Amino acid sequence: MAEKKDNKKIKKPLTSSMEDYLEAIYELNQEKTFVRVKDIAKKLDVKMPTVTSMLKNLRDRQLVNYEKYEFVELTKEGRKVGREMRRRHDVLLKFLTEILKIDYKTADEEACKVEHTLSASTLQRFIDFMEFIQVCPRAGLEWLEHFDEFRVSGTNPEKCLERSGDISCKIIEKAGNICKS
Amino acid sequence: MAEKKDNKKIKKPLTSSMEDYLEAIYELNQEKTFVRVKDIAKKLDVKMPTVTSMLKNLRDRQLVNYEKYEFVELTKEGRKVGREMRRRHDVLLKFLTEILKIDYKTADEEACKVEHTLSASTLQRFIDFMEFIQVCPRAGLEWLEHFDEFRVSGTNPEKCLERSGDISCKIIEKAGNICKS
DNA sequence: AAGGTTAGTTAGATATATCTAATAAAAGGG
DNA sequence: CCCTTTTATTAGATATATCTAACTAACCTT
Repeated sequence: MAEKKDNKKIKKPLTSSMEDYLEAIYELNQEKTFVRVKDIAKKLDVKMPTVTSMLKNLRDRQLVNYEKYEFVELTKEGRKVGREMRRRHDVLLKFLTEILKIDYKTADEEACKVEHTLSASTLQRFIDFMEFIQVCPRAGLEWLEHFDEFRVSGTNPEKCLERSGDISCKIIEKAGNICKS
Repeated sequence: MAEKKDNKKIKKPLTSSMEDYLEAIYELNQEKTFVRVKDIAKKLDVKMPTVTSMLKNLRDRQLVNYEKYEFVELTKEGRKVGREMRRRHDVLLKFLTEILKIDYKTADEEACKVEHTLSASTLQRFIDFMEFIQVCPRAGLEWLEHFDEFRVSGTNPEKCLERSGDISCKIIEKAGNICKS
């Protein structure tokens, strides 16, 4: 009785691809008032008919307002998704560039792929971790700068205190399960 | 003249799905000598005909030795891919559980998804970073333990030194590009 | 060795996300 | 206002990865 009824459509989860479109439209909408098929196609590097067909799909899910030959608008729900994707992208990008020191271009590309696959709670842990590094003075940004030295030289940065080291490269050890098993 | 010719097949990149199968077969092969369609299906939570059709595909790419009704074996190349996926999985799992303190089950699931999308060089940075944390005494594992306190309380762990804090939650700031733009 | 059970295959359907080629609508310039 | 260019849509094809139903091979068990 008190079941949620999703209007007429069964609520299937969004695909990565749909998320990409919503993110793209969200972005375009911040640059310019009117979003057109051509712009979306260009941003996502697909052809215009592909965009048209996805827009119909997103319209059925009530994520965009779209009538043919007219400009595209996100609905409230669609905007929410677009903004969330953007946020995820930003979190990951920041982590990859500022913590792992990956170059911007690569980091941006990888963020694009990963943003679809992490849960909200994991994303939050990335945020927490970045805050922790900034807040906890035993680490902090000045500490993180040594990571660069470490990467390049492969040894302890001079500024780090001494420490006995039977540590090195025994990172991989614990066996995890494989996917879906 | 000195071009690499990939025998007869055009070398199309592996899909995530193919990588999953190779990883699964690799894993199964370590548990038991003979890998069968049924086991793969179970591990990947798909039906047997799906496995059969993928095996044909992987055979065409010379990643598995497969004759119908017989056990499945990885070729040298297939084993290489399977092992690499497993390695990626382990690196990510370790990062997610030991650094971000994500529970094992969730971390394992997320590693499964992310392992397909990161480049080798980014993966290496994850490894470097984890080593750095262990090697650099200003951080180190004892420091990382404070992350738990931080997460839970949202404030500086007592054991961290004091530090002025206009830092807080201004993580998201820098605008990155959107996917494929 | 016959018969049933388990495992595997084939055939054919479905869904998603792409593309190209052809067509149609909208917009802009004389 | 007509014509050209730009933009968008439709129609139909392709590729991947899945599924179900039906059939077949392999394997035990007595």
